Amino acid sequence: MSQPSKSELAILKILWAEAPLSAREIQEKVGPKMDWSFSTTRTTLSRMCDKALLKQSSKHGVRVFSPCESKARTLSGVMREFFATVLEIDGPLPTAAFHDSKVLTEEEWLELDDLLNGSDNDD
Amino acid sequence: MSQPSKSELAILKILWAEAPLSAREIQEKVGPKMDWSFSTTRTTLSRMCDKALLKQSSKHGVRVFSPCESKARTLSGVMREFFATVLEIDGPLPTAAFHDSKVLTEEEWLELDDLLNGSDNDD
DNA sequence: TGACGCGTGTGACATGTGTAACATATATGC
DNA sequence: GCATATATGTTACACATGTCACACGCGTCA
Repeated sequence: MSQPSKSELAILKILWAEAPLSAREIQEKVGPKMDWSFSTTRTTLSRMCDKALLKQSSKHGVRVFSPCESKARTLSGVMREFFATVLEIDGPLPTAAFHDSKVLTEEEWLELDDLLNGSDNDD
Repeated sequence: MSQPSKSELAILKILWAEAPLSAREIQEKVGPKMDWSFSTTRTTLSRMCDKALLKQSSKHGVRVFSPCESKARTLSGVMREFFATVLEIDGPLPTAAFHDSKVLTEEEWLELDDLLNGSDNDD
């Protein structure tokens, strides 16, 4: 499972908050923020499916998208990668330091913390 | 000043520890670790100069490379970018949480902390 | 029934990055 | 002076990513 790029992360965040959503619905949320045309959103969505970051299904005859992984699992991977390459910290990470980030709830932090530092299950 | 990629960061770390170094010397250090050929190292070096991540000069008739920015300044930018896009933390960052990383000395941490959280000088 | 809107398939092009070879110049030892 | 090594200039190619347009099919509404 390859790491999401910055653009992909923007889409993932939307879908973690609410999924599944159609391309049009995603565009309405991400388009203004990222300043993307609908085409750009669709291309990114398509590539994310290729990379297995998203899965698609059909709802009322329309293609809708959902994340493959939980927010905590994806972000734990992103964070682990970052700290390993930038700060060369491979051991436990001080996740508590970021609890005031708004992107994760307390429960999600618990999951993330477990993934990063807890019992060695990093599949 | 664009952010360094993972490969570029590997070279920067070597040059922060000791600079200036020639392409050959850098290759000796980074080649085995990154599994690069000498060509690859040279290309990366050249692109880093284009991006103003490195500056070149001549020493004993040989081209040598040095970082343009201090470790603290570069890493503070990388960290700020990461926390802003991934965790959406734009305010102060808890740098103290990473002080056990080996990549920065205590003094460098102080500088980094000042850059990230101190008086608003983020040029 | 034909125009229009929307969803979707597909193609395209620029730039960045990883990775490397080929060729040429220059120095060094014999 | 010549061969060999090392340094440097140049070119190449594939894949990732950002960004978007064009065309086609299908349903709806006048």
